[in-house]
Amino acid sequence: MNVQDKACQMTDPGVVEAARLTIAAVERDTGLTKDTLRVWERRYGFPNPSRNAFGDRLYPIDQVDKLRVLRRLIDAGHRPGKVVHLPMPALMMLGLQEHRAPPATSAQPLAAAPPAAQVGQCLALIRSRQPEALRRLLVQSLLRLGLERFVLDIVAPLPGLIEEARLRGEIDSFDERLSIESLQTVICSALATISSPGVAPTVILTTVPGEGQGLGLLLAESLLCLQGCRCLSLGVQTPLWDTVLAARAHHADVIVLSFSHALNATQVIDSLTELRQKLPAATRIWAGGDSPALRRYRLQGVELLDGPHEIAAHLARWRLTTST
Amino acid sequence: MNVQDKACQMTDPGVVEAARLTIAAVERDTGLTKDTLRVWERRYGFPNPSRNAFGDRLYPIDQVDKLRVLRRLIDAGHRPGKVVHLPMPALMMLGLQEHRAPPATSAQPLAAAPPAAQVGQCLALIRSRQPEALRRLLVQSLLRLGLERFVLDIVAPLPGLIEEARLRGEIDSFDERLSIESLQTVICSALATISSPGVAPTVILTTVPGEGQGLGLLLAESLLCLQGCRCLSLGVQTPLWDTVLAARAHHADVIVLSFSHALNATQVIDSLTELRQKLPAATRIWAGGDSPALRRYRLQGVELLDGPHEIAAHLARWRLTTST
DNA sequence: ACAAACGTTTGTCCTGGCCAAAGTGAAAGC
DNA sequence: GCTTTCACTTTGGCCAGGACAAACGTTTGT
Repeated sequence: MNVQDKACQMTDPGVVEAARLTIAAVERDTGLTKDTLRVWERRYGFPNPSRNAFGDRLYPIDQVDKLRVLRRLIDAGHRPGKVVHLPMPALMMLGLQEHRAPPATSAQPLAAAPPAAQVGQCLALIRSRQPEALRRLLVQSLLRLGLERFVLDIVAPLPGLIEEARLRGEIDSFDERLSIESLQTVICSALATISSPGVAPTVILTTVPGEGQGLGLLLAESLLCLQGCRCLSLGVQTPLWDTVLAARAHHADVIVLSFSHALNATQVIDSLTELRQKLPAATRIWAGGDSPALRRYRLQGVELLDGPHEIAAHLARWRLTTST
Repeated sequence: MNVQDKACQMTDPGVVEAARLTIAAVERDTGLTKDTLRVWERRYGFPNPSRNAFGDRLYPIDQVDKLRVLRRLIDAGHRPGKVVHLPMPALMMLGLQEHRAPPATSAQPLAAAPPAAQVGQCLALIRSRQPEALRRLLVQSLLRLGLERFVLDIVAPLPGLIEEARLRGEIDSFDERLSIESLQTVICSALATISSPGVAPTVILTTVPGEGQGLGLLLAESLLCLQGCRCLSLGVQTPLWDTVLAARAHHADVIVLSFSHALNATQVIDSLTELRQKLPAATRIWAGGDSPALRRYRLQGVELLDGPHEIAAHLARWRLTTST
């Protein structure tokens, strides 16, 4: 890589220039490692980057977009060799199918409650790009419903719906970020007002390195706090070793981890396995989130929280079985 | 890498086993790329990992610890060749020196206000591991001082002091995480109560990919909101392209970016350069945070926020020079 | 004292190969 | 018919060693 790469992007600012990204940039943007990018090129002939004067790869934007879609499909269980050569429309269709049909692990006959009217309103406000109005509506819903119902009925379903809307091209990814951020702020403020001391169990909440999505944690934290748990949040992307030491130092009974589908299956399994090994057997691990890997491979010693509504029941069970 | 690596860690759980990390784990834990790790080994003979049965590197824990320290020093401006061979104690000394003597860019004669008494109390509570008491003290300080003074006098100096305490070994890194998280929650809740509509300028707050520390953002957001700005936070690690599109779609006047020293110099400079190119010239970029790279290289078209106390003045200047 | 030219250091990218682990499908056993 | 077993294929992480731009330092010339 050299200066010329950067210089070429300066031509015609504003015009949609034929921007090309270096392999490092593609790794950042897609989450596929440099090694994987090179090996796909060798094996499948895709991606098919041009080269600059020094032989460094330069990826066209549209190929990077396709790579992003491919990555999502592969994380959802598809295999590279089967999907790399499909054209974009076919890939998009596959992606939407996944979303529509959650892999039927648990029949959800009673969970199919009619979505609250506010959820639809929220989506409309996101679509019409009114962040302030969205914030107001959320705060208002929180006050009307109370924290528990707010979290379960409004916040929990929203991220999935927002993402689906993005996949359909109805909203942009920055608007998705903006609205998720609003959700976090509102929950966070509610959380700060619960000033109960917190009793057993002591729960540590965090995500593993690579998992940057923290909304699930806040969600879990609010539900657990409402049940009187002592919650300690380490934030996202905690090095595994820190989580282990924190659990020991603060006498944690449970570690709650959240996994979005930003993380690939290997990372999910590896980090859970490693944590389970390093933590004392008495420390429970509860893993939640919408990562497909969590459902596909069940690890012993790791309990699955299949949706936020299961948290209360899980906690009750813990309190029953643990005689303090 | 194979199963044997994992299996060997299972022996003697609880005992401090001679744990060794794979190259991928070291990359995660230190932030040094695999390429860098291999090239250092080739050139300097350090690190000096053993190999498993398949020829894969296995790094001893103490070498990984040293690598972490080395990385910090290099980010602060030291050069690898000069420091790789120094023993740990010498490295630690260098590290503390950096902290003590900020590189004298701006003489700060009047900024040397006596630190608030609460700051010392906070540190004491962190040291004695009382997260609940810390939270209470923070909330109380917020109510007593008001948001602006709370942010400037309590929150702003704390991260540096906490980190220094960690470097001295007085607190653990998970307690650092825990306390930073508390700070964020408290500011966030205060922020949610400012429900003013927000007028010009429209400010987008975010961090670049790789920068996971979001406290600086909240700090800036609260100060800007207090001055009546329209703040839109995208959260941390926003892809650069999303930031650009968000700025365009929401008609942002200013982009505020925060850089901790978790990010290395190259990443700071590259992402700022790229952003500057892709954003229209009328959009201002304000960069803040304690990354040494920000002070070392000044980029044109990027304004430096040298500490949170400068934010108000900066904003006032913008409002003067921009005739709406 | 300052600038230009030259040598050194440093990290990223390249190629091409190896191999464990996960997935796949057909044959064999119940 | 249904599961289990086993060989085969796919996939991605890791390795070695080489090349080279950019950053950094040092020396030389004015």
